[in-house]
Amino acid sequence: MDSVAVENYLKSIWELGPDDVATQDLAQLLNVAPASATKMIQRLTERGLVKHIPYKGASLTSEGRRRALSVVRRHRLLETFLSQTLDLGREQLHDEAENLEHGLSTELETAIANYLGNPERDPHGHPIPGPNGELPIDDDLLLSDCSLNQYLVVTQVPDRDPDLLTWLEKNGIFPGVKLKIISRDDFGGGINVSLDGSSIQISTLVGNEVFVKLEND
Amino acid sequence: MDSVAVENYLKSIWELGPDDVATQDLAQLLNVAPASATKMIQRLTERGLVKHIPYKGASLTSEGRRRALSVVRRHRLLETFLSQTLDLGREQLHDEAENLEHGLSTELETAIANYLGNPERDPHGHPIPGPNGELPIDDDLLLSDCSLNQYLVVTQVPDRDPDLLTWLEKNGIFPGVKLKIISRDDFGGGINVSLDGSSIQISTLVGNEVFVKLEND
DNA sequence: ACTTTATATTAGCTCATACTAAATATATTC
DNA sequence: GAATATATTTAGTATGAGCTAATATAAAGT
Repeated sequence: MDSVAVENYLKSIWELGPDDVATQDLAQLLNVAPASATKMIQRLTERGLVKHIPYKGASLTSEGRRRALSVVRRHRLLETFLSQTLDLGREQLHDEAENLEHGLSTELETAIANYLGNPERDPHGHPIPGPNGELPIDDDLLLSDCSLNQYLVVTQVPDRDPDLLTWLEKNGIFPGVKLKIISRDDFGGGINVSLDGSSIQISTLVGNEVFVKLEND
Repeated sequence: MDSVAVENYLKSIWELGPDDVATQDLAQLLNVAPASATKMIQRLTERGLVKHIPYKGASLTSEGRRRALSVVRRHRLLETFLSQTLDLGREQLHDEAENLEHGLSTELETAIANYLGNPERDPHGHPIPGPNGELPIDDDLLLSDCSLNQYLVVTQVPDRDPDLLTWLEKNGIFPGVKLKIISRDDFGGGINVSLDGSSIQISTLVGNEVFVKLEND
């Protein structure tokens, strides 16, 4: 069994990956000093879970990736389960799942997956890896990259920042919502989208974290 | 925030208490060497969570007790929640709750308690402490101590041993079941109970772990 | 090409938690 | 009451995970 710390490092490397994950980025995401991240990267390299080129970056080996995806699977199943049973706001889910994911046994993971009907996405629209680390292909488009006036459906919103999520929610942006980019502010970098009659402005920063698909897929 | 280890020690001392908890018993329950238990008892004494009389035994201070009961509350709420949503067998609940209890935030604890309607007992019939460590009075009787031919209702079964639980379940003994002691085997130490027509034999060992109340309470 | 700056790594320390082996208390038995 | 057995504590060590400060490498700027 991997320790909580190890699971968190593997998951974070996966999230920052796939290649050349910077020590500093990893340290920042995990709220530890860079030296601690270096140390752990070395331990994980010893164990065959990480490949490390000093001064260059870290990446997961296939076994490391498998284990990282197992954590991601547990995390996303938990988010889905909590959202479905208790109804927590989408913005609370991430932190709670983060705390519980390490204590989920394989049996309970399976029981939850079955209970939920083996869902393919969590409440933020993120794909849920399969029990052996198979990640469904994810060909969603970045909202920022879409052309004007296409009919789009939101597929994924970010999960980590509760304030951002609350804002998105309040403005009607969550998985399943239909929208259309009506104009682009090339200097400010933002976009204007219309949804449900009204129209709102979205910064590039946010636009780069929201994924969509074409309406007719 | 107490570490997982600290939470487990506090809970175990509570379970073995209230007074003169032996180092060895604690060590055994937690699967660690006696020396490790002594060390931790000392650390907890430093922190004001445990009172320790060397060579005599350990017990919880009131703050230690509060924290122990917080763990117990989370444990029992989780058992109830898992049993109600997924339907796991009563014998699987304990271990799963054991793994998850340490990662349950106060908010989620409250959400679960509300979802369940603030239950007073978990699926094994164990009383669930309140949010501030209030333990409901528990005046249930030991099955072994009851007289012959009284009409009894099972209130509590043990939760730790899955095999024992499976056996009890198979023989129809679980909270809510009505039964009656029809005879006592004074040398073997067992008792014979009748329930639902049939009659079964129960060893003292088991009889000392099953609690009941009089039917008309 | 050299210097500066930014990023990474190493060195050396701390703390929590575990272990084994040895020492010491307490309890039990003759 | 001495001898033995059992339980507990102390001593010394290991490992995982973190930290700060010092050093090494890579990238960028002049």
